[in-house]
Amino acid sequence: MARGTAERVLDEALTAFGTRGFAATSLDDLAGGVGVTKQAILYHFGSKEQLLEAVIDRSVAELVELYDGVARGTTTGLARVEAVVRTTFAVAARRPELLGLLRQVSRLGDPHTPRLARGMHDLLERACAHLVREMDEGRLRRHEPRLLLLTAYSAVMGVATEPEVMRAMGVEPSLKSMARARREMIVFLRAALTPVS
Amino acid sequence: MARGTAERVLDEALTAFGTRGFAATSLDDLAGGVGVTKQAILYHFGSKEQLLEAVIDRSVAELVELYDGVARGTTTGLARVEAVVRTTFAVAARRPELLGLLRQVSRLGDPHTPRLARGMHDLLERACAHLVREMDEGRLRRHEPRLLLLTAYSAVMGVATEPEVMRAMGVEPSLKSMARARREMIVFLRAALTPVS
DNA sequence: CCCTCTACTTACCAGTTGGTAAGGCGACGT
DNA sequence: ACGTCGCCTTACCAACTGGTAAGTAGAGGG
Repeated sequence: MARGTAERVLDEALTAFGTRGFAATSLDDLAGGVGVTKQAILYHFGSKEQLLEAVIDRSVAELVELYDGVARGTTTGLARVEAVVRTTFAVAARRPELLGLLRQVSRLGDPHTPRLARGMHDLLERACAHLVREMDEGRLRRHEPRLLLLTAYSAVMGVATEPEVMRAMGVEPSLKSMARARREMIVFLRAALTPVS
Repeated sequence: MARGTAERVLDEALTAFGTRGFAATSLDDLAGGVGVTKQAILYHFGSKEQLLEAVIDRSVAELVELYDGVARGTTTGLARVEAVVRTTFAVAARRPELLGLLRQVSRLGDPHTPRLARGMHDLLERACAHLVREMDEGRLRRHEPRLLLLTAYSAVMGVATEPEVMRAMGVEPSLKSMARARREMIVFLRAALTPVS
């Protein structure tokens, strides 16, 4: 019991909810994966819904910390945009379930999506403020910051987390092609964001 | 029985699978919505999986026909890109479940995603060939066509089909804000695709 | 030695799941 | 009038769902 049952349940649930989805995952599945009984999960988390909330909270905290670190560590303008994109691709490669959970939860609706949104709100506001500042100072081409963020988020998330769609396009997902997709994404964003001089 | 039970089941299943998801939808739900019993569905489609396949096939056929029409009806270069984006936003507004199904099925894996991919393959190849032609003739800035398609697909799909994410960003989804998102998306794509002269 | 608390397990439950078997019923051909 | 065919229903079923109740093994304190 090195890592504690509760922690291991959270890990297993994050993976399952983020890839197969919440409805498609049963408590018995999770329990089997961890090596305990379903009732051990219910002991720690009360219900399946509360387990999901715990998974969301932990994942949001991790993502917020990660991207705050990126924002602290990098410079301005396009360099920061690039750093965020690189980080997102890195997360997609190393912990795809984290981004998958965002996808899944954003489709679940009432109690859960707002919870996620609340958790991400401050981070997104900071990102928006940063974009506006950079545009004001002429280091980024002017776009509506929220819709720009949404567009870039969608594009990066899609490319980074939908290998099936890549395969459908005739691109076999691999480390090499992901790296290429990341490069192409940065070229694309640079083309759209470089200020017209 | 104006439209036939089977057709109405397909409609109901498309809506449910495309919004709530395949696993989260039971045959009893569908049957209740249509006003028949679950066994009537199984009579027509054999099993839940076969029903999903029928829904996928019909939706793919509809999308292929739609986008082929757009490709036939419009000109070249950016105008065609814009027409495709406009069409996608129109579909997202009028029949969100169609795009939702794509999303959902692309996460289901083995038998279903490849089936969707096969159905879309020819359309995507034609789109790729068109992009390459336009780039060769200098009407679009050069990008890797498949990754460009994937990027644009992800961006448009994300903005068009994830109102929850919009709400999380502080943009209340409405007809007006959707139109604005569409405009901003076209500006964004134009910025990235206008050839450097 | 016993009490208590944590962290589980075994036993169970009612409701729901996808799926089968058999039968009814109206239309249609003969 | 009679078969039969397409379309659907009633009646089931075993497996699984999330969740409850009760009991238990072990650690730590008094």
